[in-house]
This record gives sequence, structure tokens and C-alpha cells, in this order.
Amino acid sequence: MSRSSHPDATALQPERSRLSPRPVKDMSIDDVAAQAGVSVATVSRVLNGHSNVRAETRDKVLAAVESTGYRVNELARNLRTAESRLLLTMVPNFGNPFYAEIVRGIDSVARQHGYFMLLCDTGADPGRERSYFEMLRRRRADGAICLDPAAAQQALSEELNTLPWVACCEFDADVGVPYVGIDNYRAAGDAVMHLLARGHTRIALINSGDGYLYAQQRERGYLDALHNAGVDPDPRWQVHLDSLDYEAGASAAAILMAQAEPPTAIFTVSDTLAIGVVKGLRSVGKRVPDDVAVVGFDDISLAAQIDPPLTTIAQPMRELGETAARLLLKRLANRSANVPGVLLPHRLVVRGSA
Amino acid sequence: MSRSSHPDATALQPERSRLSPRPVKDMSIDDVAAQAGVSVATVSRVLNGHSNVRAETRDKVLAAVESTGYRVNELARNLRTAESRLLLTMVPNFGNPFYAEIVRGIDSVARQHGYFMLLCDTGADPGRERSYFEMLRRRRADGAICLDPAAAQQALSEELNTLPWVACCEFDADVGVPYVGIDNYRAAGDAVMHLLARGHTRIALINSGDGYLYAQQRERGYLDALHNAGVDPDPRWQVHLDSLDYEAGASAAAILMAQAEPPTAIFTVSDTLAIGVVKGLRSVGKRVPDDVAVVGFDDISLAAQIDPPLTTIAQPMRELGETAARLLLKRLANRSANVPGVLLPHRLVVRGSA
DNA sequence: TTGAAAGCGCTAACAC
DNA sequence: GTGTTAGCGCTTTCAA
Repeated sequence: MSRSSHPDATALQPERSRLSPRPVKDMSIDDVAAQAGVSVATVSRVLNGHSNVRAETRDKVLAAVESTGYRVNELARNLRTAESRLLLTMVPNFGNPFYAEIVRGIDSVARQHGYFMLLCDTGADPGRERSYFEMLRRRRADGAICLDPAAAQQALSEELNTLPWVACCEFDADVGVPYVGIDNYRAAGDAVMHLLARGHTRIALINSGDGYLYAQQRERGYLDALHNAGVDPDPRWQVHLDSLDYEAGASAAAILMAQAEPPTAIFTVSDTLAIGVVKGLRSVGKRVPDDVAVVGFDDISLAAQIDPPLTTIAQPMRELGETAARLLLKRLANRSANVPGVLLPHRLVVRGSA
Repeated sequence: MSRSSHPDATALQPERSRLSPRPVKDMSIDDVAAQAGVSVATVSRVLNGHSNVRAETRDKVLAAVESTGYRVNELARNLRTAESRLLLTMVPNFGNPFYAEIVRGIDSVARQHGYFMLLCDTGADPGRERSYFEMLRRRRADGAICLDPAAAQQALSEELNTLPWVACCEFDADVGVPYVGIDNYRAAGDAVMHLLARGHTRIALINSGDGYLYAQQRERGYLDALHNAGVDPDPRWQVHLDSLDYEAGASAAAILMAQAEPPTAIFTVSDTLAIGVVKGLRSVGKRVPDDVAVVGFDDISLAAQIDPPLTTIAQPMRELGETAARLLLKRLANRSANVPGVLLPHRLVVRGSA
């Protein structure tokens, strides 16, 4: 039986008033039962909001709970009900502000359904990632949402398929794991077409490592958009970075501009990178957007704050998180439910940088 | 007899790799014991690395674990050992990059000691905060680290004292809860003295809400530093904000500059605010630092990236987190241990903005 | 409407 | 070194 279908037990356990002293030892359900003069079964029923309890009995139990300062031991409850009510969220790097809003979306849906969310920083390390999936196998968590790159690929070769998890942002539609994300190919195309429409043809791409599926998809979107416009992309303008942080973007931009024929526009697969690019450009004396236009990706809250404000592809981060959580919950509720993959819309946000 | 050892079981599960068949049903320690021809106690000993097991027996058990695909059920283990091995970390807002590195520090120490860390976003809401403390009482978590403002104050009036938690960054030394933080009073003084040394006397303070202890401490540091220099602080230059985000800083700066006698320097209690201030200043045509100098607080990684790079007070964020985790672990190991309060050093980092 | 009792899967005495 | 067994604190049949 789902606990969330009943009134929250918290409501039945009011904060202890200052008048009633703290229990000397930990109270168990037996103590409450003894105190109320009923059986433990009845206490349990009251705690879980079952209706088949006489009002008078319920009051006795509640009074006993109050006077003993009893708190349910969820360790015991979890064992009995065989669920931990914990959801894992795996992110490659929670210092990256892109994830913050997604995680909020997940958290809010999880809480609404009586789950807690455990945020796990994997450092995009498959080893750590696996250690978190291991938590699922050990019943420490009921399910997981993975924003990490490696998992989707590993799911092909391992029995990760059978575990209750969903992919968010990073996904492989062929792998049989429920997912939510955006159409990275088209989003990248939109960014490039915006730059083309502004008259740019020497358009660089600053990408993350190839380990990321989205990196591959956005690269194809970039290349195809260029081809469709009859522009021949210069391979020297495509750079892959291991890191998404500001510094990485800054130095990549400086290196790009040191070329004989430097690009006049830079498309970057993340806003954090783009912010670094703007700084890097400035450090070599280039103005944005006059000398070089910059387009980012994600639309983190910072994007509108920098100088110049960043033109970028907005991802619906909150919805991404909420949707991921809903898919997972659906899967948890019914293990054999056919949970779909879903693609959410992106949006080009034009600001000052391009 | 375990069904997965039957050849047919594999054939019935085509989606799994044929190399390592997974169990059809969940294996328990009894299944492993049966498979290995030993008792459950022996299996438990092997699993927990006890030394008093014959090597030969150990191998038998390990082989049985392998062949059954057994995973320990930590729900059961937790009930038996009466610990969840989960630590809570409560932050008012995990979108704020200031917390990211602290949380990393906590996480790394926790993991080293076999604990998982659950990150909780309280939104600085005492209600949500209490619901997390409630998790402690219900044995869902073993201990907590709180970076939230309200807890310290509440600890005075409630029996929060008796719960296993430590305060980080936001603390009240009088409250009897172990804590780690910096000397906010002196740090603010250092920032103001730097500005004074640069010749400023019209120095504004953009502070957060009074609910934050650090806000009060930094305000006193600011006021006293000014007094000590014989400067009379203009009350119109002290603003309190509900929010720490970029927008809040931007509009506060604009309003400050609209005064008849606007300040020539702004000290801000957080880098995020300071970044907003720089943008707000720019939007009303003021140059930084030529027209107005800006000093931030925290030294988040972004601080060095913006234009101009931010002068700020650096907090040792990683160490703050690591120390908090160690204090908590110490308290958990020995409930009656006398866990101290600790103050870590801050540092003025001079960059371009002041 | 209530109670008695059987476990959930594990660890740790205690016995051999 | 290894096995037997008694719980950990709860939920949930099943009977009354």
C-alpha cells in the first residue's frame, strides 16, 4: 500500500510541546500501545490513517503518541514495506548551475509523492555512477534519475535495463530506458541558423567531450546546418573540451582567436563555457558581439546577467526535472508500465551577445 | 533451491546478457547460505569482512554470492544495526554556487566514512527545515549538517539541542550546537578597511535579510570599521535584501545610485549579489571600479570570471564542508563527546573591482 | 473494530 | 570456525 495515499503521518504527530518532557529512552510502537491500552496493530492503523478505527480509540492512541514523544522508526517501516522512499538523482557535477533547476523540479515532484531525493555527484565517473546503481540493487533507494552520460551507453551492455531508473538530458532512445530531454540536433541547428542569419559564416563550435551523447547530437546539428547553408565548416573551428567550466571556455576562445583566420562567431554547448568565452575574448582584445558573436546553451539564470547578456538556447530545466520524476514514479508504481521517452521544446533566446 | 541456477531461467530472460544471468527473484541471505551449504551467520560474517572464517568457507560463500547475484538488503541491515548511514545537508538554496563547494567537502568526507549524504533544499523555510529534523527523529538519517539560518535560533527554544547535528556557516556560538564557520565580523571589517585604504568613505552595504546571523555579524563589522576610521555611516547606504540572486543585486545598485549623494563603493555580503551589482551599475552608466568600487563575499569560482574580476572575501568553502562533516561524524561516534566550535580563516582577495 | 502473531532480511550473542 | 536463534520495530493478514 502506498503511504502517499494516506494522510501524512506527520500530521498525526504534532510537535511535542515544551510541557511534555523528552523521553528518556527511544519509544517504540509497543510503548505507545501499552500507554494507550491498545494493541500495536491499532497504533499502526492510527499512524497510517486507516479508517477502520473508532474515533475514541484513535484519540487514545494520539494522546499516547503525544505523551510519549513517539516517532515512528522508518528503518523498521521500510524493511516491512520493502521500500526506502528514496530517489537518487545523479549529476556529473553539481557545481554546474545548469543542474540546479532540474534538480529542483525533481525534488518538488518527489516530495509531493512522499519521496526524498538524494543528490549524487558522480563527477561523470562511470565507477561512481555504478556505485550509485548498486544502491538500487541493495534497496537503499527505490529508483534513480540519471543525468550522466555514461549510464545510457552502459545500459546497452549491462543489465542496467532491469533497474528502475530514467534518463534525463543525456539519453539514448534506442536503449530501452525511459528518458526525457530536448532535441539537441535541432536546437544546435537553430543556434547556427541564427548566426548564419546574422551574416556569419566562420562559425566555431566549442563542444564538450565526445562521451556526452548531447555533444554528438549538437555537433551533427551544427555541421548539418552549416552544410544546408552551403558553408564548409573548417575543422580547426571545432574544439572539444573535457571541462565545462569558465576557465576552459576562456582559454579555448583565446586559442581560437590566435588562428590565422579566426572565426567571427562561436557557438558553445553550454552557458558556463560561453561565459568563459566572453571573458577569454575580452582578454585578447575582442569585443562581443562586434568582433565575435557568441551563442550559448541552457539559459542558466546567469546568462542574462553578464555583459553582454548571452544569446542562448533555453532548455525547460524545471520541466525536464519534473517530467523525469514523474516518469520514474510511474515506473515505480507499475514495474511493467510502458513508460515513454519524451522530448520537451527548446527555445532560442536572443540577447546582446549574438 | 534457487531458480536462477536452473538453466531454463536464463533462457526465459532474453533481454539479459547470457554471460551473467541475473536472479529471477530477489535473493536473500538464506538463499546464499543454502547455495553455499553454510549458515546465514557465516554468510553474514563473510559479507561484513569478519576474520574468523576459514578461507575455504569464505570462497564457497563468495562463489554462492556470485552465482546467485545476491545483493545485501540494506533496509534489513539498517534496522538491525539501528543506523541509516545517511547524513543530511540542509542548504537554504542549492542554486547558489556558494554552497556547491561546501557540499562537495561534506560529501567527500562522508563517503570516506561509509556514509551517503542527502542534500536538502530548505528554501530557508523553517517549516521545511523542521521536516528534515523530523527525519532524524524517525531514524531516516543519522545526523545533519545545517547551513540554514533558522535552525540555530530555534535550537534555543526547542529540544533541537538533543539531536545529532552541527551548524555550518550560520551558527550561534551560545546555542550549544557544534559549529564551523568564519569570523564574519572581522571579515566584513577587512573588506571595509580595504575600501577605506583606497580612499573611499561613502561606502554602502548591501546585506541580506536579518534572519541570517552572518548578516548581523557582517553589519556590525561594517559599522565598527567605519566608526574606527572616524566615518559616519549614512543609514541610506545600508540596504537589506530578501534574496541573494543576481537580479536583487542589480536593482539594489540602481536604487543606491539614484540617491542625491550616492556611495562611491559598495560592499556586498555575497558574490552573487556583487555580480548583480556590477551589472546594475553598468545599466545606469557607472563604471567599476572607476565610478564605484565593489567588494563581494565568498569568492565563488565565477568571481574571477566577470568583468571586472571581483575583489572579495574568500571563504575556505571546501574546508568548511569537510570540517562540518568531521565534527558530525565525531558526534555520531560518541554521543557525549565534547565537539568544539571551530572558526576557519578568511582572506581578502583583491582583483579589479575595488 | 480490535488483537494475536507471523514475518520483512539481517546481525550478533551464545553455544558447540 | 561455524551454527542456532533471538530479536531490530514495524505492517498486515487472519480471527475474533
